[in-house]
Amino acid sequence: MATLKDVAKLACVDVSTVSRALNNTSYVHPDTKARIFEAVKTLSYHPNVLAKGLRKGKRHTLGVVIPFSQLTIFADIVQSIETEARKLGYSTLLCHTEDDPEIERHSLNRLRNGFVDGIIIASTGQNGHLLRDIHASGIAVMQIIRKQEKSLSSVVADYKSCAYETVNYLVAKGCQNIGFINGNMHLAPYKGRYEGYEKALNEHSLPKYCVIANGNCNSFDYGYQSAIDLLDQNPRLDAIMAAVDIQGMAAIRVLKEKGLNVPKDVKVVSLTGHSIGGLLETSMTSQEIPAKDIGQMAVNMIVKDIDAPENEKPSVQHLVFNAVMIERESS
Amino acid sequence: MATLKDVAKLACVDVSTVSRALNNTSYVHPDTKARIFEAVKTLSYHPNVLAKGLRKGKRHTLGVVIPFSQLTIFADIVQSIETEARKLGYSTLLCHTEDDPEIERHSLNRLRNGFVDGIIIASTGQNGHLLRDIHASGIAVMQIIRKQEKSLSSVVADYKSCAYETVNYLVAKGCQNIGFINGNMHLAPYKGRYEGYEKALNEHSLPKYCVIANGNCNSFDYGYQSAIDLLDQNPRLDAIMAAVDIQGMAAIRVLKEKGLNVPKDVKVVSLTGHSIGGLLETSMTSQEIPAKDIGQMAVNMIVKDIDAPENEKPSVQHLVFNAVMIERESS
DNA sequence: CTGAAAGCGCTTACAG
DNA sequence: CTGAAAGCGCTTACAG
Repeated sequence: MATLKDVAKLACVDVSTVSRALNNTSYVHPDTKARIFEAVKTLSYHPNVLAKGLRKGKRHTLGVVIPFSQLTIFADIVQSIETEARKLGYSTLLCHTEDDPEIERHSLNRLRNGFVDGIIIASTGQNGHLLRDIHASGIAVMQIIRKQEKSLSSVVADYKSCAYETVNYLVAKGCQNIGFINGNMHLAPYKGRYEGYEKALNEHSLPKYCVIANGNCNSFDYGYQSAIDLLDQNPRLDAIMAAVDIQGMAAIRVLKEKGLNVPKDVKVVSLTGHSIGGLLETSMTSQEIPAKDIGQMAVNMIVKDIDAPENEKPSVQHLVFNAVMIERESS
Repeated sequence: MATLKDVAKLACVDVSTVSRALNNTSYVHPDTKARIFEAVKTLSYHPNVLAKGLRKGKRHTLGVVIPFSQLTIFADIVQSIETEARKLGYSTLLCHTEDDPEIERHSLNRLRNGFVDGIIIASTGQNGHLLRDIHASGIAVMQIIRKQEKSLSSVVADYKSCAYETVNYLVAKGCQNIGFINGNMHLAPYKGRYEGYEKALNEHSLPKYCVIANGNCNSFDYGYQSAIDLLDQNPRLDAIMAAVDIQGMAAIRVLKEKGLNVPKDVKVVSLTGHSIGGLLETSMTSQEIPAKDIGQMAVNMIVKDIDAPENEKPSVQHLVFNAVMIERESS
């Protein structure tokens, strides 16, 4: 690999001049400039981003820490983050934690060591101290989907309203026995959804049928088992709300196997709609979370933070998007 | 952020000693070692990976370049790559190209400039020259899923056999009019599948019903339209083979809308099975591609390449996995 | 308009 | 067992 020095030698100038010419950082005589570009071409020189980063203290790289992506809304968000980051000249370093605090800790420690300018994270909520530490050490941090730390900026959806409105919607459709497959309440989104669900049920004086995960709820198997549990609690259930799409898919599957018709016998609604809901054999009604917007905003906000001079960093901000109910066949 | 120098000062030793102690690169007196670790702790020192990389010429980072991931086998592979890479002490830099050669070129150019030690890619096939260039400049390259360049190592599945066997399987089930939704033949996997499909049809003297994409075939919409096209070509189609899962999902959807029963009237089989096939309302028979193994092997092979000294780099190798037919409800 | 020099934070022969 | 020095490939005041 050719270096600045090689180019300088070939163009018969100092490395500093080459640097200036390439970065357009001060006037360079057209003739020398031409010679330099000539040399760059013949040597097929590519600047070493490492050295650049070391010198300037900027990596132009964002760490993205999420639990998983396949078949979840995170896949949509990651894609959006990456597209937006590329537009702004940033690369993304992706880390899946599988919602394991140990893996998360490990990933964060790798990222902090000069790898990235900022970290976008949907955290387990178990490494708050570390995360605040990292932020304090000068790395920008942005929470997405899960607002686990008040002192760090976030971009999320309004999960409580989501669940609340969904109950109202189902009640308006005549449902009286509404089951709810939810996740671990240590995570803000599940807690929010639960509150919305409970509030609406109380207002309508309806009974509660709820399953709450201990561990990872983002799996077909968990959704499948939960749907069975709910039907055991009350065989006359007339609606199932699923915290996330994959649980909804599992619920539809269970209902089919039990010979129950969706939506006639039981309606199914997902509270975390993303790209898959509309593609199913029985397409699924869902509260669509604006994954693309969340990704875009997170990137824009964090880059703004990164680019701001030390003494005028933007203050902590929490952005909340509304979900949008998309009615499909399952309700 | 504390640096080596800070630690050295606090521990009253030279930076070189600190470096040696931390990296265990030569004997350091236990007492000084203790002092050093003490200092590291009180300063909460974290080595700057950038400087390390610059000095050692190693980034411990792999670039992963894929077209897209959501709802494709690439999501499974990416997860596998990342897990395996983490085990070996590598991070992964993810780039989605959306199968756009321009974006791919742009991503590759970013990656080459000192960002990564190696690149794992499912390429568009349009940047072969650049890719070989990058490889020649000393960055390891590994192709996955799509073997577009003979001169670069690859890990793929046997697409031809996949399609060939699927036709035989369907014929054995009594199918005579087998439609095939395929992708752009510039991409090796689609070409391979087509050859297998054609070969089997010829052997059975069966008619061909095939749709071939110009652009991106990895979408529900393309699958949907293709299924309709196939049924237009022959309303008595008794089987649809889909190159990838999402097309199969679309086909099932179309058949349902036309009032045709899967699998009684029309059987559906996907040639690129991944995590989703078993989770559907009508679970889908598919040729499961060993995504996990592909990811693991790709990482292991490329890291072996990276770690090998300059004069004994492993030679180009092409690894082919067999797919495994998983029979489910759709056939 | 362009050189020479210092330095980003580290590692590693070279001495002793 | 540990320092002092050079250098990885860049950028950026500082001169002139």
